[in-house]
Amino acid sequence: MARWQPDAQERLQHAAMTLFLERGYDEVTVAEIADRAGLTRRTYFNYFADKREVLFSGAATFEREIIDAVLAAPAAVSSVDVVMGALGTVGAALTAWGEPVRQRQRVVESATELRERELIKMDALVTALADALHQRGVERLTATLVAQVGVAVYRTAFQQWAESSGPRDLAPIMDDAIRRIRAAVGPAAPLSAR
Amino acid sequence: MARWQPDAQERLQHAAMTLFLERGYDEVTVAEIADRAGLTRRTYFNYFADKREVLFSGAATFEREIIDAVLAAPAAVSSVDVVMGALGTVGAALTAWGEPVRQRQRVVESATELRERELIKMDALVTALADALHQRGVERLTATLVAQVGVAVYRTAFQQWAESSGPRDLAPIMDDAIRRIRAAVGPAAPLSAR
DNA sequence: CATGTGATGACACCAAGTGCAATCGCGTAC
DNA sequence: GTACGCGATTGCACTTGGTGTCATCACATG
Repeated sequence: MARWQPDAQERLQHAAMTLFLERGYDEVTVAEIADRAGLTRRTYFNYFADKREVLFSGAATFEREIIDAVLAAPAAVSSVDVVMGALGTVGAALTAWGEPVRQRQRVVESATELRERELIKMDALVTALADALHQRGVERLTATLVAQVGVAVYRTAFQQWAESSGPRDLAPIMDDAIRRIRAAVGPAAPLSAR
Repeated sequence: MARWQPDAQERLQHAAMTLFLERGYDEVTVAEIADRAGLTRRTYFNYFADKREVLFSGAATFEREIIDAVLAAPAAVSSVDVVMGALGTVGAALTAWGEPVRQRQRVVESATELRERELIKMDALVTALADALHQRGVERLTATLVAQVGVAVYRTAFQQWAESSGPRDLAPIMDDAIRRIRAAVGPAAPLSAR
């Protein structure tokens, strides 16, 4: 059945995580990752576009699930509720993995390069969310803004979750965040009126 | 007065912008930038940490001015108003430069590497804004969220500005954005209630 | 004129990333 | 069983980004 060793991609991911945790992202070389996975540098780059990408292969699935949830939501639900619902559900599934997810997050936050990559994935998610909302009939501009706010809420909630320990629910943290935004943004006066 | 040619840094920036516009970011090498500025590759890296940074030297000033504006605001003003005021004022000063700013933005958006850098600068701005708000007595978490929303509003407004042409005011675009957020986020129901 | 200083440059080096061609391990058709 | 096909893996050479070290230059100042 299997030629060579199977699951080359997973082996590379696991090797990378282990090494990054052991010695820090900057101190690890792609050659070392490949070595530990029993492969070569060249093969690494057949699976991942660059050194950072080995930690972000899950992002595509993550985004797809969120967008699917948005598109599947009943038409009556408000745009904010749709976005929060999608992010909350998929986020809950993610945080259910527990410690490994927290570890990965710590690694990502330890290197600027990785934070950059994380941010652009989140930005791609914002765009995809905005498109999905637009498909539901929400005005482009409003859709973009709602998507941005939704992802901001998700990010701060996820960060709080990652900083804490033990099993903890994401939804209440997100609810708290959106309550705070509603309270802060509600009574604001327009810039023009100063 | 001057040793060598003066203004090496500005020469490098100008050379970079010219080449990026001519041939695209990816097709330009650091050596070429340095050449056109009458310097060497090594000297380039004395001024800028990497190839992307040549387009982001203004970010530090930008951030400082915004934070100063926040810290200078009267204590009575609400957190959202403070943030929007600071971003609006400094953003207006920026957009007043007109076409060169639009050009730079087009370059940044043309290369993923540059978008990543832009995003992390914006994220640093969010953190700085949150710190400044916290210093004004706003709760940490609320401060972070307000900062995120503020920067989201600024970004979408700036993007609209950059896509249009001719002199145009940023403030009304930002006002419109925040009105949309208020309308969308106001009547939302908590996740727990589903 | 000697000397210090900061900007510039030469050089060597490492790591990331890429294009291309070879090879390997297997299944399948004949 | 042999030839062939195919996809995964690899070797190799090359470009580019980025860095450490040390020399050198052009000026200012005593």
